[in-house]
Amino acid sequence: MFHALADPTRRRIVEQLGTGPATVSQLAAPLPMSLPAVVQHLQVLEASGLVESQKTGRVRTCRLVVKRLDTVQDWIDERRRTWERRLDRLGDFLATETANETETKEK
Amino acid sequence: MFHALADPTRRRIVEQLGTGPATVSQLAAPLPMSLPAVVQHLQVLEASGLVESQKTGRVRTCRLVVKRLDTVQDWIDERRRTWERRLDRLGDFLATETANETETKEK
DNA sequence: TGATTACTTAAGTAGGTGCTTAACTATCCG
DNA sequence: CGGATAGTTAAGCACCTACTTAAGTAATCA
Repeated sequence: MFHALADPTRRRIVEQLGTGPATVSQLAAPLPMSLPAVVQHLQVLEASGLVESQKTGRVRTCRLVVKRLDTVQDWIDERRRTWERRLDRLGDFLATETANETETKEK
Repeated sequence: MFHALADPTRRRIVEQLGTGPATVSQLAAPLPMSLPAVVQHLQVLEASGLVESQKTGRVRTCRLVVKRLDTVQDWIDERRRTWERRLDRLGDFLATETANETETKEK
């Protein structure tokens, strides 16, 4: 997933597909490269599950699988949660330290 | 950013740093590769802005820059928003179509 | 001071990535 | 049918990536 989105061209394709399904040629038109190159990018995107496609006649129509964006989102969220937990523990620790210091002083 | 997170080893390092700052050796310890290899991954992560580090004496301490995760999150969110807008437009279109059909029938 | 620790730098290498062009297949249209 | 259209397949190539080992440097410590 991250690998698939690591390439600017592939992100552009995903951005395009965000506005609705498109054929291979439609996706390739604005891109400054040959059609086979675009097809290769689409293969990477399909392998990652971010894009699905089906061929009707001689036309292949591609669409974005928005659900798959959850995979990235979930990983990010998990990092954030871990970070928050750490800050909480740190807060507790500092609070306890301060309490102990006060206690010590009072003695 | 996406490129930095595209590598499993680098994601593991980020996961580790999520639980708090760590030295280069601490990060390298659980990883099945040489120390220079880990340092190279850290350089990629620092270049992306996801990790910051400072050297005190001979020890380099690395920490996660959680704020930088926003960059990825924002991109994902933007894709979702575009998608939602598309579905709304599609809904409106279908509603209008149905209304027009009814109108036509009534005539 | 001399050994140990904690990295750093450099050079080399196998395999991967993002393209290209050329040739091909399969459909659709007049 | 025959030609245009839409995409596929294959081979090749420059560059990049993720490692490696070997040889540094710069603290810290017995």
